[in-house]
Amino acid sequence: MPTSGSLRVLGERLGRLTGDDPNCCVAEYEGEARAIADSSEFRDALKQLRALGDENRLLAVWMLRRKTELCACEIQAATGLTHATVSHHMALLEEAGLVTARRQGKWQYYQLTSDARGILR
Amino acid sequence: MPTSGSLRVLGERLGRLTGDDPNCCVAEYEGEARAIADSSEFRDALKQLRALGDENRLLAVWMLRRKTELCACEIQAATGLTHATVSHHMALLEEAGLVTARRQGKWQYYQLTSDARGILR
DNA sequence: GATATATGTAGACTCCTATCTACATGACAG
DNA sequence: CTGTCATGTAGATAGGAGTCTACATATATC
Repeated sequence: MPTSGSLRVLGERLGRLTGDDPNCCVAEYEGEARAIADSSEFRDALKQLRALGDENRLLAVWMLRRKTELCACEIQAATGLTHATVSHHMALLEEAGLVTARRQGKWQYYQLTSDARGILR
Repeated sequence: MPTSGSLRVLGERLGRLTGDDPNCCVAEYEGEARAIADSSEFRDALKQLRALGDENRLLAVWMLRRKTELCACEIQAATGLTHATVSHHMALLEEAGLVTARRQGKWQYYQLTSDARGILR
């Protein structure tokens, strides 16, 4: 099928846009990508996934799935980290909307949110 | 309620184990934590969440949710990264079981797995 | 076969982040 | 009210991960 250069490019482009041509690399994707990356839905999901993508934070969340709630020092015992690091991690999880915190006297208790349970299921 | 020291500790511990006492910091958590952290279920979930916790990888996955499949150079156009970095990211997503790859001629096409769709939903 | 295109691989670099130590705060016990 | 325990905050540091450049491979076109 001998077509001229520019015509072939146009054909490929049309195929891309209609979705029935496997040819590639017409670059109309930056705009769509930017729209996605700027959406709050995307930013929130990224924040949550980033928070869950750390071994010790995921461990804390994983234990919270069964325990209804845990205090900071119990999470410290489970992870073997210093209390400072645990505090940092739990603040990050709270900021991401994956846990809620409740203070009772000296102790700080954490519970999973429905968001977290939804992601892990 | 004046109880002796050791007796109070025992009481708190019992309360912890039965789950109806908010007292804290009896450290029987290391064992459970290790069991979780060693489980393949946990390792796999961690690998997937870590893979999704990067802005550009999540962007690629996000676009794949609507497009059924995209080739590497389209993902490159969307992210604005070099092809080398895109290749690295997509290999990571594939290794985590979040995308499958299909080669057709010069082009490498990626599709989401049901795992990925399940996590994002 | 020669050239161009799409992708993979290797190595180097930079920046982020997980972690620690040290100090501060707040609550409870004696 | 003084000491201890649980936690938070600040600052410093080391390791890892994301990124790039440069080179290699494979496919399609002329």
